[in-house]
Amino acid sequence: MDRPSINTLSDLARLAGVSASTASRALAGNPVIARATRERIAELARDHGFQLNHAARNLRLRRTQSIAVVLPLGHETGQPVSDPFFVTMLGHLADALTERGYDLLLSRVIPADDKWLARLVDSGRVDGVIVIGQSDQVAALDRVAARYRPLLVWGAHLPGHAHVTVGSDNRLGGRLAAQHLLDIGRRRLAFFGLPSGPEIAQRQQGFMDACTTFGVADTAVTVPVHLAADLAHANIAEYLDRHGAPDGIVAASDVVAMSALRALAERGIGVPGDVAVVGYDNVTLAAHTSPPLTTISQDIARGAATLVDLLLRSLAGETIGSVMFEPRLIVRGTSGCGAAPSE
Amino acid sequence: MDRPSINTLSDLARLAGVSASTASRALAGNPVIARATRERIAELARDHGFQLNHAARNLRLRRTQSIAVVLPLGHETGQPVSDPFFVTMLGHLADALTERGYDLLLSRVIPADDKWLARLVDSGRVDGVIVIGQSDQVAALDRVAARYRPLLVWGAHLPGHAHVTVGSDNRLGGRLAAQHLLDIGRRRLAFFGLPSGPEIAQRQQGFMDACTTFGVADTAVTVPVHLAADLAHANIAEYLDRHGAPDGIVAASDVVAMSALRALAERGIGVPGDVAVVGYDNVTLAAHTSPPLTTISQDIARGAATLVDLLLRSLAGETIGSVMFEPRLIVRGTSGCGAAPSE
DNA sequence: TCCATCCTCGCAATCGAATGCAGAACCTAC
DNA sequence: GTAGGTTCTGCATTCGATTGCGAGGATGGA
Repeated sequence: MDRPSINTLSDLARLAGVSASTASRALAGNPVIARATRERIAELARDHGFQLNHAARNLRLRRTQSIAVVLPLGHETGQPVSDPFFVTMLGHLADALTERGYDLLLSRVIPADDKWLARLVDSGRVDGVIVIGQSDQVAALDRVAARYRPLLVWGAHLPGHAHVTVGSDNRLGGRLAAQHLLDIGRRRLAFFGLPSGPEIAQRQQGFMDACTTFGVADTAVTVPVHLAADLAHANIAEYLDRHGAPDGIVAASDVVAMSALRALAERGIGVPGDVAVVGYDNVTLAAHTSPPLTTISQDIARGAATLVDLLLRSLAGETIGSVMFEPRLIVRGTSGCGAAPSE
Repeated sequence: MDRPSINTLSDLARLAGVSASTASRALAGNPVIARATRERIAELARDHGFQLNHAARNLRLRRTQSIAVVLPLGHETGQPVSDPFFVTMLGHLADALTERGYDLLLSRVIPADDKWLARLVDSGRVDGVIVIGQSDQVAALDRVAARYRPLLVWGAHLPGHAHVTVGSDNRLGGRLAAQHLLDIGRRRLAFFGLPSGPEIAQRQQGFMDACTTFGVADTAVTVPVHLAADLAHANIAEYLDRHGAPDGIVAASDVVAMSALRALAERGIGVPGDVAVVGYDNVTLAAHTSPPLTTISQDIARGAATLVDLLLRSLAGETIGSVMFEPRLIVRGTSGCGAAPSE
């Protein structure tokens, strides 16, 4: 029965005994077409599994109906960053975009040259772009944002910069983390992370803020630690061997925190007894380290929803502004409250 | 100087003083156009940042030049699976596809209904589909594979099934893991994982194979453990409390293994002293647990490259077959060789 | 000077869907 | 019976790039 394969709108129209234009309008639900005709055509389409050709439709409507999501899965010295944070964010973005009828074009970028974003934007393959993480590309982002509105960035809000961001208050997050360690009696704090991007830089700022307020800024140190697990571990191991352990560690991310946990364990340093550790992101795995990781939580689901919402509103012509969420401290085993430094 | 904005091929052609067809052929490198003309037009295009309209081009060429990658980021009881394995795979796929000039359309699927794949395939939005993980959708995969060739699946090879797969020999992997535990003197082994999909089922098979060969099948147990970290931890905790600990654990994935490590630590059970643990996947983080996780490694980079290669060859008309890699045992701390069960 | 030949290039149709405008069909009212 | 309205459809064009076929120009040889 399915003999004549229906691939184009005209096929469908012929089958229904109407013209292509009528079929088009019928499928679009245009009320100018008699209801009966509309329903008949819709049914035919369903029966024959007919779907409009997206390329043709988008060409005519001068749009692509897809959004690029750029992940800085950069080759940090050749190693792909595989932070679980990204999958989670990606999953939520995919959901939100699909729900709104958009396709998600995934793009991995190695920000070696600085025109990557302009190229993507000008390619015309997408209606808008979401960048996850600023990395060290703030300049490139600003340059493009100045002339291209449908661009949204997950990351730190930077006053005076052109690109619109959604993210949590990283400085507050850093402060919360340090404050917590101070609250449980730690005094010699260290921040582990490489402030190559503004997010980490702000977390580090917040960390220092708290230390200063508390009057322990002179004993607080910031240690440059890469964000990829293996490099992080090496950096941390070297630091511990050279300078000994602090009694409280704020890590730039949960992955860094986990590397720290391992480096500490290898050296027989007790957590949280000798050193308390606070991570950042509240990745799913964070609750499942031993001891479970105290961390700063960002609401990723809400972040993804907001990114998509703002982007589509921008696409609709609205003028949009940055949004910042409040991070939340989640206390778990690595900063067990009762525990005091063994020293 | 950039006054006349060049958006279409005809704009460019007008600027160059040739016709659109010549411009098209020039950009395509068609040798029928004089080399000088070709170069002049290419330069103009570069100077004005001109890029072809993909929708129009793809419409004309009857293709989409994009590949869908489907992730079973299923709502396992509402929780997004955030296994780091996925990001890594995704990253490599993105690289490989981009390199071949294809876009990567990311699609998250909650396989509640069973027509999801057919819908995607028939939508005409993509030239081919890569599915990562079979989950419990083998039937749906087979049904579509029977009529749609450019479909590739990362997962277990199932003799007699229609869909083409790329993956590692899960049965061998499971056997390697169990064998290793037996080699270091463990006898009461447990497999932690839920064989809802064929991959896990085969790993479990291999596990049992080894136990049988070694004559310890009667003391070996298989414990149904979910794959999401939090559920896994709950399942494992319950099992340990009910039945006590085995002296060797083969986990269905590294995430499960990490949950096991935590559950064991919480109960004061020593690793590898009391229990040796082997994971699966060799996720980046696996090397950074404490103790570092012994695991079965799958070469994800090679897997991704193979998936893309086979898919494009299938697209080119070649008949392709499944490919299976050999997994490799990576011995780390959780099965420290010297350690014997305390018992 | 004229014609054959080789290069280059342009005309026009095509891919599939959307839409402004005009025309067909049908009905009511005078 | 015809004018005036409604309501529904179809024609033809458009989006931007590709390509078969044929035309135009330059060049060389006679």
